[in-house]
Amino acid sequence: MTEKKETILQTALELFAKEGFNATSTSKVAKEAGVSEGLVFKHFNNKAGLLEAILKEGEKKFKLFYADVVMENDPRERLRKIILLPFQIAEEEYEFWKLQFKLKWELGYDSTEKMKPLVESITKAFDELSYPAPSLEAELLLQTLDGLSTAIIKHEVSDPENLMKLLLKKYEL
Amino acid sequence: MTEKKETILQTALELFAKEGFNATSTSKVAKEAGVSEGLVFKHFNNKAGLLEAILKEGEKKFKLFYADVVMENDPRERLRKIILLPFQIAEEEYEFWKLQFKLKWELGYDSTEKMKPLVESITKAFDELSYPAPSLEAELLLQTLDGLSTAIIKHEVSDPENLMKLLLKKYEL
DNA sequence: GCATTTTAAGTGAGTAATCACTCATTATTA
DNA sequence: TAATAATGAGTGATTACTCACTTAAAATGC
Repeated sequence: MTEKKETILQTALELFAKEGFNATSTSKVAKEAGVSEGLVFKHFNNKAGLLEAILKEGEKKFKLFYADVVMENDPRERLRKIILLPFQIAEEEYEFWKLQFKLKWELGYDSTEKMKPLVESITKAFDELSYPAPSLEAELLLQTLDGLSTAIIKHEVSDPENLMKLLLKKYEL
Repeated sequence: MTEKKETILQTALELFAKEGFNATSTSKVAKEAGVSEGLVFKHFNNKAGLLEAILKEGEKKFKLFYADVVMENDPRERLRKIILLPFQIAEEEYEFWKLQFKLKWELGYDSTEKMKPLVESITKAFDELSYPAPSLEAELLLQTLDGLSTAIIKHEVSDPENLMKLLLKKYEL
């Protein structure tokens, strides 16, 4: 990965996040990155390829993000860890996650498949804690965390700390 | 509102929802609506005006949607009603709501202002029910319902009926 | 009630700008 | 020297939008 290639990727990420994929032209990406437009196509074939590279990195980051949760053996601790996740997103990464959400809407991306291991892991945790409807509990919790995550990266949450505490309390964690 | 104007609006709604705002050209809207492209601009000035008209209708629908909740006086019943909302979205309106969510991402739209009356109404309900942290409870519930709504209109929820029941039970409703 | 004028609805060809993408050429590095 | 990185001018297609024009529907005068 050359330096310029990385610059292109980073610039595209920022612009796609700010303006959207279709609203961002390849010429703008090139200009902003201080690079010829041709180079963008040399490295990524076409505009869709550039997007794909960004999405791939997103998936990697996402998996890394929740790997610690899935690996946790103690069910209570596993639930605690996943609830903490949305509140641990670093502020300098808000743009990155915003792009991931944005693109998933723009492209009609279905993420259920990639979420499966996480869903199962949380379901199992609820099961081990003898919740009467583990899979429903898992679904509800994950949707809640999804809503919270989007609100957080949009800076729409006033008091994250106490919101987190409230949620933990609801699951007696 | 002439018949053709309405057709344009409806067609644009469908195309924007399916392909996204920036990915849908005015010529495509016109062609699909069986109308000259010029007419689109006669009625809506520019592409952004067309979008604005759609968003305005969305706001109206949204307010109508939760009007019944805000008007409810009994706090328990008010909570029950708002929890029911996501599960009452008619299937033939999924595309419409999908568009609203999509556009809010695409345009970086901030909806907090429009949600304020709803937030306050729910906060008051929790307060009246003597929850220790009413405003946090309201925020959490609304984010949960937001997450659920998006999942529902994306057809990502397997068992809405029981998910609803579970959520109601959590609030002893 | 009928003719005339004004207003609005609708058309479709045209515009400059921008789009994603190509390619022949040059600079850099292994 | 061979291969890859990088350039930048150029391509046809498409974009949002305009405009001179026609058609249809009200509004007005007699």
